[in-house]
Amino acid sequence: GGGTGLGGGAALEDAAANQGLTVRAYIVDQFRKLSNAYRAGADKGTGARMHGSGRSDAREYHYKQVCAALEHLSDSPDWAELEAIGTQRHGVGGKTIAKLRELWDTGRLGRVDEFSNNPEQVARELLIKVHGIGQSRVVELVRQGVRTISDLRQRTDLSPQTSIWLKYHDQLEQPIPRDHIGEVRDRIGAVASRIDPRLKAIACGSYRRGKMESRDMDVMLILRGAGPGSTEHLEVMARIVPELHADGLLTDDLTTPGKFPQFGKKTAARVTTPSVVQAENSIAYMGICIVGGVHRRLDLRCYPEHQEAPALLHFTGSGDFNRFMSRAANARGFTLSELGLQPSVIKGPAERVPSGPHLELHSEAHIFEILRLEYKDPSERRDKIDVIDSTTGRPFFQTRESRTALPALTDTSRLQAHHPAAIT
DNA sequence: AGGCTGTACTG
DNA sequence: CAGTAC
DNA sequence: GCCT
Repeated sequence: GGGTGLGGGAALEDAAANQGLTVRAYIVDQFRKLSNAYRAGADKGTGARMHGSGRSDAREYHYKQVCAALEHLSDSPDWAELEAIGTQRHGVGGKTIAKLRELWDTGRLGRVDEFSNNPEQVARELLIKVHGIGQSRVVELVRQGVRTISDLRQRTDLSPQTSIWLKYHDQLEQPIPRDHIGEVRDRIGAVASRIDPRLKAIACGSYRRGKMESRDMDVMLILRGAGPGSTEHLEVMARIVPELHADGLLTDDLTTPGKFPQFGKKTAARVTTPSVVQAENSIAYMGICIVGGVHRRLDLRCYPEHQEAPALLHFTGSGDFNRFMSRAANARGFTLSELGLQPSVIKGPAERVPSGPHLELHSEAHIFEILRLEYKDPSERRDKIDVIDSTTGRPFFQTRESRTALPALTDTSRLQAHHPAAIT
């Protein structure tokens, strides 16, 4: 053991027990705190020139990977098991093992304590949860002395989105029961089919991943029969949002204020600007709806049928799963997005350019198959470690370079010979 | 030494 | 274009 | 912070 006199991980067990957590859950919680702290600009806000400052986004990313690795530990890991993730898990290195050792010996992480004892850091972590306040604004607001949500409400320079969100702050923080989301999907589906019977509504996000509670609602509309080149689905949003307001489901819009003249006042000034032309073609809507007397965040999108598979995959998430599936796609010579899957090559610094047409994608499973990744049911799409190389049966991202190069996969012409129905 | 997903909307 | 969100 |  370390210098505390409590050997054999006893300090760690005590710390976990004090919070009613398993040792694993406690460790994950500590590292999640680090991830959240760096998301909120832990090494930017103080003005102190900490080692590695300016990399907080990368560290947030790093600690998310660490959390994913830790989630796969047993409930009460011994030291050997903790140490082993350093060699077994891609993205876990020496500094992380040192922190695990610190936890093992003392039950605490000095870094976490440091952050939680810093009022400005605590404020940043609180305020960054507000819609429209990100890594940049949160640093500036806290620098100006904002510490609480009440402080924030006093500001007169908030964006319209932030003001709207603050109206419902308490309600929006509450988890959404699963059946409320199904209900909203059905209501949207009913309105949608009045507008165009070819429309179908699908609830995605954590709902589709099987969660009993969600933070927001993700509903996707698919325009059946619409294919490449069709722009019909773009008009759907412009028509359905006013209907959903009339229906009483929507109460506020967070996006597209200029897109629906009947709900915005800036029409004359904006109608001629390029940004509004773009907004009129928008496929994404973000707003607030009311279900069972409680206001909730709603995201609504509309896609033509030929993009159903990649859109479904993308909006089902999780976000972390998407990230690493996209990285796997990149490693195999593709770019993956909600719009499709297409061969692409790296050209120049940080630039990836398409090297072939979008492929026709029949289903989510088809996307996994093309990428030679093991199909994962929505409920299993959690993190990096759920992205499995189906040629080895092991996680795609491994520490030791045991991943086999697959010439047939990066050879675009042969791939398309197997999947001749590429979309041009 | 550079990169860490890719895309859409706002101001 | 930077900032934000998903 | 870690990987290539």
